[in-house]
Amino acid sequence: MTSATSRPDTAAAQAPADPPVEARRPGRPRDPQADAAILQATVEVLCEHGFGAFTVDAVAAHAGVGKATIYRRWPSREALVLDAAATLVPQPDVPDTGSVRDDLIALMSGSFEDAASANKQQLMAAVTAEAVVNPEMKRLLRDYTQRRRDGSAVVVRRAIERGELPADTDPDFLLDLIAGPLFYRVQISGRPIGDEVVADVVDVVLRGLAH
Amino acid sequence: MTSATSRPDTAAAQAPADPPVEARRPGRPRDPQADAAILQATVEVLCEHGFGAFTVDAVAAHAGVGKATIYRRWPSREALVLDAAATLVPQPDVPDTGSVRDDLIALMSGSFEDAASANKQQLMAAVTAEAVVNPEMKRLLRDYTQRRRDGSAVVVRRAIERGELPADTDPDFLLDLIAGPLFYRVQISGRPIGDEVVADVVDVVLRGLAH
Amino acid sequence: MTSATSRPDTAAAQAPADPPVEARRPGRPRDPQADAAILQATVEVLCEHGFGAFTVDAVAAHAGVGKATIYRRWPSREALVLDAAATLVPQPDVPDTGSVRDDLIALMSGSFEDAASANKQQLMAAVTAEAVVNPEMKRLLRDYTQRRRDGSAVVVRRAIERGELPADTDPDFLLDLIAGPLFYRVQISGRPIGDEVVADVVDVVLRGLAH
Amino acid sequence: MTSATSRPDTAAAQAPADPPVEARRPGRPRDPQADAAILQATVEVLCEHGFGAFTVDAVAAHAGVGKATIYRRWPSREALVLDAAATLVPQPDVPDTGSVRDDLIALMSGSFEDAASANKQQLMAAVTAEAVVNPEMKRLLRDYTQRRRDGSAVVVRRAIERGELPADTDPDFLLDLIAGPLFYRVQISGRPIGDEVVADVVDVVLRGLAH
DNA sequence: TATTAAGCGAGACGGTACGTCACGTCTTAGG
DNA sequence: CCTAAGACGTGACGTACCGTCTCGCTTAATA
Repeated sequence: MTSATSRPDTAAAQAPADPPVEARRPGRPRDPQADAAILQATVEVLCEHGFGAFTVDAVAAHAGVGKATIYRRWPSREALVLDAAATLVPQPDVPDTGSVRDDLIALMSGSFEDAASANKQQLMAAVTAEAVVNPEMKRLLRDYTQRRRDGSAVVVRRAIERGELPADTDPDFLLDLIAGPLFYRVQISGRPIGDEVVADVVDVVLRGLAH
Repeated sequence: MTSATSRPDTAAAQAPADPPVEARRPGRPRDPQADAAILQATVEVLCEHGFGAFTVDAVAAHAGVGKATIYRRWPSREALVLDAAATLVPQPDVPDTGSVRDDLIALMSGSFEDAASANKQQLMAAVTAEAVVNPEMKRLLRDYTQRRRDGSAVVVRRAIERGELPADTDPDFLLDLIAGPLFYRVQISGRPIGDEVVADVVDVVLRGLAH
Repeated sequence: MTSATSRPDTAAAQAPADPPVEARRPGRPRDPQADAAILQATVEVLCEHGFGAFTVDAVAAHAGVGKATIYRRWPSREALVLDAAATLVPQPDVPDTGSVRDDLIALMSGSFEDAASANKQQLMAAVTAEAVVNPEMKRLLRDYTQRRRDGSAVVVRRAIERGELPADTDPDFLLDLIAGPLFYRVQISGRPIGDEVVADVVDVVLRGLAH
Repeated sequence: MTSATSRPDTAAAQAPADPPVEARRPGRPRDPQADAAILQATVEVLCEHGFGAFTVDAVAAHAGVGKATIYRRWPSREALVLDAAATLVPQPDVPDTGSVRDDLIALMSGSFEDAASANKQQLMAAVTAEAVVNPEMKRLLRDYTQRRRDGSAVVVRRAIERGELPADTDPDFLLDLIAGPLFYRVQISGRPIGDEVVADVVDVVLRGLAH
């Protein structure tokens, strides 16, 4: 996810900007180091002391920053968690390897292959849980996963054109079938995810969908 | 999950009595109606006002019960949520329909078919999130899903004996492949789960696994 | 004060008692040892752990008694404290030594001479404080001090008859003048009270009142 | 009593600064209006609803203040009561009327003349009771009464110089003899204190002490 | 160079929920 | 009917965080 989605204050609500140069607002500009310090402190607090100890005060203390400096940048704890998560789980690029199998493996790798690390699990679970409850978080989470859905659509279309998949293959259903088991392993089974696991899942699903 | 796992005070793991009669403790016994009232109130509060408004005070008020009566039975909010979740998501029986397809569909139905209802989503997400952070919750959650894993093992063994699945089929991996997509739909995709979805997933996976 | 004032249940509200023999009520009689055990436990708890730790539960545990057994005998914590105080500070007898000076010294001795002991101070202060707030306690406290007032009236009357005091001497004012300084030493000054102090106060007051 | 004794956080006993300017601490300063509002609310709650209904929550609600704002200033309910008491019972000035009789009457007036009002009684009794139990409160109460003792010493010294009192008069004993009866009337007798009562007590004691 | 406007760390603010404790009452099985 | 034990509803306790609001200061761009 881009920061803009959860940090609307940064670039938004600025002067009409006649000149395309960034309309510098008067007054002292925001300390650009604070953003990074806060995000890093968020990740550290979450990973070191768990989500139960995740406190805006704790993040502020950890980052050596005032609470107001956090709330000036993020509207809520949730938005902060989400942006911290985005720091850890990068957006995938849409792959084009020539084979649907390798495309799907590439699409999944960044999101799950080392997602078993405790901190990513924490963030993913926290974001997921909050999303169920909080419509805004739900929206942000859907925005974040949209890229993967778009990737899936492209990959499937190309696979259909190459004759690797039936013409009526639903790319969203395909994504459920592949991302689902990986997500489930992380959240419920608690078993590790390596490259071979991703490949195994993709193989079973592709074989099951052919026909 | 059994209540005993998260309500350790109830029977207190004692066995001094030579006769098998349960050694009645002195004093006024706990009101058995309170247990039910508290669990029901927990579900109601979670469903009606969302997880953000889930408050022990609110549960107590809803149940017409003192807070101490809740804390006498459950050591924390989390344990309470867990037991309430166990109320909503019943343990599956191990099915034996004669075909692996119908067995798996039966195994999944109780857990997911109407899990899309907001309240179950809330509970599942909350429990999952807490489990990532809280080792005790993790253990309880694994205890809870153990039954389904046991069921999967039995179903797979019978399927192998009938020749419906390859002899080297891993029942845990099978469970990842089937429960994963359903769980993912509930938590991430947010799309509904009906009988046909469960059947579709099972069909794809079985076809993919059969050589 | 007699127990009857604060323990109205004991003898009161019993059958019309046609035969003068004590009308034995049906059922198990009250354990007479419990009364003493409770009062003693009250004193112990108050003295050992201070008034802040004075708790009905603590008294019950200390006395090896159920809480209900306490509440069956005393209507409230306050009544219990009061009766425990009465245990420590005995009612004075009306003295008749032949001289007003010795009469007054005798009247005060039991109440104050060793009242400086921490436990009596605790009880006196607690009772006094509660009395200001609680009308019932106020009444009980006045009942308790009534005996001393009665004694003062008798002593003063005899002193007037003997010509030791002016005919218009107000016995209540006399009591204020003598008991006041002693009480004040206990509660505020914190200085010890010995026999000579009582005598000094009595001497000053009697000399001051004679004309 | 000075506020500093029971509100140790306020100035925090620091003196690192070479210049005598008070070293302003960083952060938002405490709202000075809150102090007054809390003290006033304390007095109101005590007077309107009695000591039994004296609750930190009630004070907070009455003052329109959060509970934390109270606990930031006073470490306990008791300290709060003490400071509120200091609000009501002003420290006496040391009088110098030229006669020991008028000096003593003046010294007592502020403390007792209208102390019979229910609210002052409540506060005095509560403070006294707590002092017996709580050494810190005891110390604070003695600090508070120190001024009166100092006044007594000065008044007695001047009276001795003027020949109004014997040279060996003990000013503390004199204070016991005069303040004691007044205190006793307030706390035990429950009879009113007017100017004439103070004068009567002073007259008897002075006459009794003058040989 | 002086003014202005916003950001900065710090921390107080009114709230709300936490989990604990004690109240005085009620409910067991047994004496 | 009393007993010890202990659960009950109630409500205050003192703590912790929430998100907001001052403080005095710092940092640029404007005047």
